[in-house]
Amino acid sequence: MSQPVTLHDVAAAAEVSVATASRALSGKNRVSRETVAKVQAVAAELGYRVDPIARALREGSTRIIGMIVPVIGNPYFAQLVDVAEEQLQRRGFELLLADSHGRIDEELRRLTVFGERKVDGIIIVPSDRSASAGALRSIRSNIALVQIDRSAGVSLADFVGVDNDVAMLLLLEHLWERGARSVAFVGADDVTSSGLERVDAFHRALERTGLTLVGQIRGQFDTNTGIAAADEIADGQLPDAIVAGSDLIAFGLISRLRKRGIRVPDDVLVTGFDGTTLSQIFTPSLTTVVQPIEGIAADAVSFLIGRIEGSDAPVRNSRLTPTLRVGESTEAR
Amino acid sequence: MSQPVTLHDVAAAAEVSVATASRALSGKNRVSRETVAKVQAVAAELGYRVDPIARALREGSTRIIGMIVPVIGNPYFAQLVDVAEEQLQRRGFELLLADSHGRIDEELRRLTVFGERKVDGIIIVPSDRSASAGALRSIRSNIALVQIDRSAGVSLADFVGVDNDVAMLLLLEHLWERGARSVAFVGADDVTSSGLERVDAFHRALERTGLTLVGQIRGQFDTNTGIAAADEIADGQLPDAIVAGSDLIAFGLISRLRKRGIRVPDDVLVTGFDGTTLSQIFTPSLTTVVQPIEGIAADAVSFLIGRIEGSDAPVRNSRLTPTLRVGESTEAR
DNA sequence: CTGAAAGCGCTTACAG
DNA sequence: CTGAAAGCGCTTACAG
Repeated sequence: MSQPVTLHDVAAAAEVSVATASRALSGKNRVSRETVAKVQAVAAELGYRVDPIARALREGSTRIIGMIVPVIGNPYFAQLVDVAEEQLQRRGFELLLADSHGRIDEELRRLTVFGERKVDGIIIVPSDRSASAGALRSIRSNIALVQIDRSAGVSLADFVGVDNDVAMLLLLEHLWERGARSVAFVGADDVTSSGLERVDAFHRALERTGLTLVGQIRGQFDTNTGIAAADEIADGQLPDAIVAGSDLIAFGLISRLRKRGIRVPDDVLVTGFDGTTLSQIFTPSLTTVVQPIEGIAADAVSFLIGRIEGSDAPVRNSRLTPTLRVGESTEAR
Repeated sequence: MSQPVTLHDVAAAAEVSVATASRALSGKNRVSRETVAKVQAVAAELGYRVDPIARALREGSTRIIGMIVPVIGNPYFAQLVDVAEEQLQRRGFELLLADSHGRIDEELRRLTVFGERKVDGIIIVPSDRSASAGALRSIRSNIALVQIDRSAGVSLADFVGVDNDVAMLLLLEHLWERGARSVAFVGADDVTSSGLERVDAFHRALERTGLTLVGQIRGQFDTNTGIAAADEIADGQLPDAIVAGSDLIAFGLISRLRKRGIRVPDDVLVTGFDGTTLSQIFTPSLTTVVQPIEGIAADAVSFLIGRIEGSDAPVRNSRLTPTLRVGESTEAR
């Protein structure tokens, strides 16, 4: 490809100064009608595109948004990234993606790099309910910030996520209707806010529905946690139902239960959480709570852009309502 | 956070010129021992970090690598991104990720943006076996390029992917051993290179193993293609086995076959392709060909960095050998 | 070995 | 409305 054409080239061809060319193209300064027309025509003809790096150095802003997720391999986060990217694109922002692997040190490093690269804003799924706060506070104050799915403190920055209380109530009411009276919970530990909130929400829903708790296992939001929990549960007294803190946990759970000779839903009902595409393909298809991913991403993006544009509205804590999707994993016995 | 400290601050504190400070820090120029020590000490104390944007404007290079995948929601690509990112990180590069949604126009736009942002290199999974070539040729010649998993022409840039011939031979030999004599193929269409190569490899493997072809359905590398194919196959004469072009296709296939009352492996054997984590959790666990993701990413990264460092070695076409992982989906009847 | 100067490509006060 | 100049933070010939 040929040498990129610079503003200098455009100015020369349009027979104006670079200053005027710049103003004509930006459109937000008083420039004569004819000059604007001429410069724009020349720019188009030459295929001029502003150099984002030079602009960033001069303006200190990049129109890049950084996004940090704990693990891109989790289909829920992959979907979230996908939707967020599309919405940012539409608003003229690029997405720079990084994976913290759920580790606080990596998270801090990514945040630092994003800061150095002068991103205009950051969308983050904080990896640690308390330890992430320090990392988040360390970023420069002129970088907009929004927390998504997990929080490291609602006072730190806007937050958007699912309403875990509604979710757990939907699940437990459904299980009760299907005849379950005893239930075990397999979720994530208290390191993440969603791990903590979901177990709390689960307990509140327990009280309201009258189900009996017969066991609680905590780990990560991954299939291995489900696998380990299945072994533990299979070795003890089987509950009527098991509530998993995520679809991935449910996948691991069901898979290993089956290997241990326990069938879902015949011997025990199982529910997931997230509503990933795969939950409908899985055998048995999963009864799960579907997160309103589009809405969550839309709120996060609009909060973020609002902050970038200077909004100093009070910090928001936005909880979107999920829906129940019934699958085979809780079919009546 | 306080004002970022600039090279000017460091130079002043160390009582040298910015030029000397720059040279002392870069380490690749002749500067006296003491000056280097002093500048480094001052820089460390002040917490100086070079401004990557200013450096990029000056040097024309960013130490950022762009990566474009067709769909981040596909667990295989998510794993690839994850591994590539880790390896780049270790070599001092950041990863900028974008999703082309398998569309040639989006792909071109991403490539353009990456070019403008002056990435040093691009790792791409071309979305279209022939149409992507134009887009790839349009990027500036000083940007290193490597194709991964799919190719838009081996002469365009280095390519790294799996050896589809070995893969198909492993699968068909395994099916033969398990007693299958007739087989159907469900893969992706000729738009992607892997779609084309896998069907070709499948046919070559057919000849070598002696299996009989009883049907061939082409679509995308997703679950919906598997679902649609299951309906078509269920309506006709059932083969002994079905070879799917990807794990996602196999998931959709098995799920819908089951809804149609056809059991895997009891009524028909099914194999996948990729070796995603979920293929081991799925019910039944999937017999599949495991792509050497670490190796593929490692080759791609080292080819890319080689090019960035100026290598003009002949264009490479690197095919890594996969392995067979046997699961329940082909258990002997 | 070190410093003063130029310049990467842009935007924006400052004059006119 | 337009131009000449400064400056964002850095690196690297060019002199010495």
